[in-house]
Amino acid sequence: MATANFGKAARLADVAKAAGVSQGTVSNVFNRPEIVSEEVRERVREAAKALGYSGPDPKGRLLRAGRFNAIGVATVEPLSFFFEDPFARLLMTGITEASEASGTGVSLVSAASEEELAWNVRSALVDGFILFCLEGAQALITSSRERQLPFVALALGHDDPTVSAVGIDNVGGARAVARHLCELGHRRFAIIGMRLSRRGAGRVSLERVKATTYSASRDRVQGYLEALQEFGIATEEVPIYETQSDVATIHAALAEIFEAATPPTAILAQSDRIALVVLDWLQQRGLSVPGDVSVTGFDGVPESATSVPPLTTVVQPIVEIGRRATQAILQDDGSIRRQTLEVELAVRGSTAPPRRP
Amino acid sequence: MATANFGKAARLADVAKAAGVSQGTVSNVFNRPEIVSEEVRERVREAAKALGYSGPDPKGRLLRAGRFNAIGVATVEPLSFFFEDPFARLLMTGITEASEASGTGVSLVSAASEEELAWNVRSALVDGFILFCLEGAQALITSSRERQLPFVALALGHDDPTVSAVGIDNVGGARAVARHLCELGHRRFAIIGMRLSRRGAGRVSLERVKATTYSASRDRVQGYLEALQEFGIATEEVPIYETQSDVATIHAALAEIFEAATPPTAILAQSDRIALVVLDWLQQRGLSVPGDVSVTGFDGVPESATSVPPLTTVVQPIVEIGRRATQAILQDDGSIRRQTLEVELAVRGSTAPPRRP
DNA sequence: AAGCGAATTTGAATCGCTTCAAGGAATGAC
DNA sequence: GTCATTCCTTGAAGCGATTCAAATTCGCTT
Repeated sequence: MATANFGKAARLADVAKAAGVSQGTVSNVFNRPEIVSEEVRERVREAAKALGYSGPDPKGRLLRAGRFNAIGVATVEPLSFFFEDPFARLLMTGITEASEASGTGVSLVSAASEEELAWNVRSALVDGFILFCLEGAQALITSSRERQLPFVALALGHDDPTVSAVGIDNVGGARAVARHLCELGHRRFAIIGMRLSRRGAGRVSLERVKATTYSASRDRVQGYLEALQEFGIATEEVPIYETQSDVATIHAALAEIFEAATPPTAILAQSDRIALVVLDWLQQRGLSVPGDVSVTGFDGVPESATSVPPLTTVVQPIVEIGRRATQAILQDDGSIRRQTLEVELAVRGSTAPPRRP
Repeated sequence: MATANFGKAARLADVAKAAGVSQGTVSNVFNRPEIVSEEVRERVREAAKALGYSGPDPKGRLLRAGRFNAIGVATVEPLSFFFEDPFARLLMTGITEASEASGTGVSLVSAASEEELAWNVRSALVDGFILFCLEGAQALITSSRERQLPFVALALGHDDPTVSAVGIDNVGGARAVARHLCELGHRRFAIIGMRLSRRGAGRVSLERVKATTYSASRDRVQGYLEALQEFGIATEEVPIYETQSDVATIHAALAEIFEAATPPTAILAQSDRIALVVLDWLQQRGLSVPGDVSVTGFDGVPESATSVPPLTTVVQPIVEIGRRATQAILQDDGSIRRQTLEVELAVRGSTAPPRRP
């Protein structure tokens, strides 16, 4: 017997046999019922019901039809990152919005180890990837490229010109916010940045910054310094601190910064997350913001608008980035496209002219 | 020619032919390289590279191997809900934590219309579903059942005994928080609840509450009233308001409540989300919390601990619920399991004894 | 030189469905 | 009554891999 199938769940072929029609007809009953005559349609439906068959198994369809109708969002962070980090959440909002609109599913892909990552990317049931690159960008890109599916990098820290990406004008945004502070009259600054390396923290040289592959960080520093230079500030004396974006390393940086004889009157934080920690620290120390010190952020997460005081920051169109990235995958034509979206300076309560000395 | 394959991407069979080995061997090279002799392994790898073959296509594997290694999280809300709602986010943290630990992917499944829902559930590439049931529970359950895969409902509003579920002791939690208020000396209450129906809002009768299928809401009311009864309070006079959990309907309810000649001294809100809105409204009206009015929530989302004042509430082990739900899918044995987790009363700043009359 | 177990490799059978060219039946026009 | 049309249905060819019993090879022992 070529095809007996006792015990197991019914298959398309079983239904066809039971209803006395061909497999193709059964397939049509489920996928394009309108082209099947009513009589046959009913007969097939009844046979299906009798056999407990509830529709074609996606496994089979997949192999034949070829598309998963899903896009993967990949990162090297733990998956919970997508639900905790404000930036990632907004991004996912954009991604899900766009994918939902086109009837595409969303699959979260992650991995602790590089090996696992490679495996997960290799076997993800998706038609393309959005790469959420913070650290580990290179590993993600390598794996995705191997999978030979369209993918787009969120240029959050990486700028490989051979890769499609959606990003923002980091240099321009940083320049704008630094200019704003200069125009208010500030002349003494400190920059607190994100991680340039896996484990680093503490004061770093400008050379070190320039050498990092983490482009978002690098570009923001560049933008800051360009603006300061326009105002004749000795940029080589502006201290730059690297942190792990966590409370401990940010506090450490602040402690060093405010030990100085003439501490800065303005802090350029490279992300809102950092800026918010800075805000807290200063206020706990009895320093008023913006009275004693002005603070700026970068990103424009929702929290930046509701902090006390609300944060002057560079607002990224985060949701739009997510949408664009999704569309880039869905409309992929094999070409490499790099999109750079504009950012906007939001001047809020955390900046003011420096106190007269 | 049975198998020529010019132009298209290389397949396992092409690599096998090129390397002069059988398909099975190539498969082994990629999946269990340790059982293939080094020489053959290298030969196959080279052939693969030469053909631009980067590993077995998941589509094929799937059909043969049968498992997707992914679980779906389904809801009728828009997908962005998972990244915006605090409760959902915590839940997803638990779900992703557990699934990541077992090397399983997570796929988000949603749908605006019932029809789409049915289709998406039918064709989702997953081994099981976690049903995030708020509204639309029945449609979700029906679709999932049809798919004949294991699924577990998060008993957020539904209690169908024929369905596996992970839930909490709503009655007990509600009883505890209401008791707490009674012990503080409160005697006049109002209950503000979640939606009992798709569009309803406004004061509802107890009968109406008892008749709703939305069990979480019903059980919480029941718990509240049990406690009040213990303290000899005339429960039939306690006003119960239904809302859509949005600002407008909550404000409307509050307006009515505080129009009364002798307004309540304590508000039992059925969720933290509602309680936080209540907090705002009261304070805007110049009523102090807990001075003039005590307010309690339910759920224990992170925001409840940082509000001003922090909210007295019933804390659900939300992350744990997510973990359990995931494990229930992964370890499914076909049986129906209903788990009820304990909740904990968190007494914080939003409750105090009522002012002396 | 035969015998044996371990280590590799092979071959062929699925997995369950979609697709599409081609066949048939029914309807309508002339 | 014939010939087009239109509308359904059929049949068979893949889609790309995994699996496992059976065959082969190899290195040693006896």
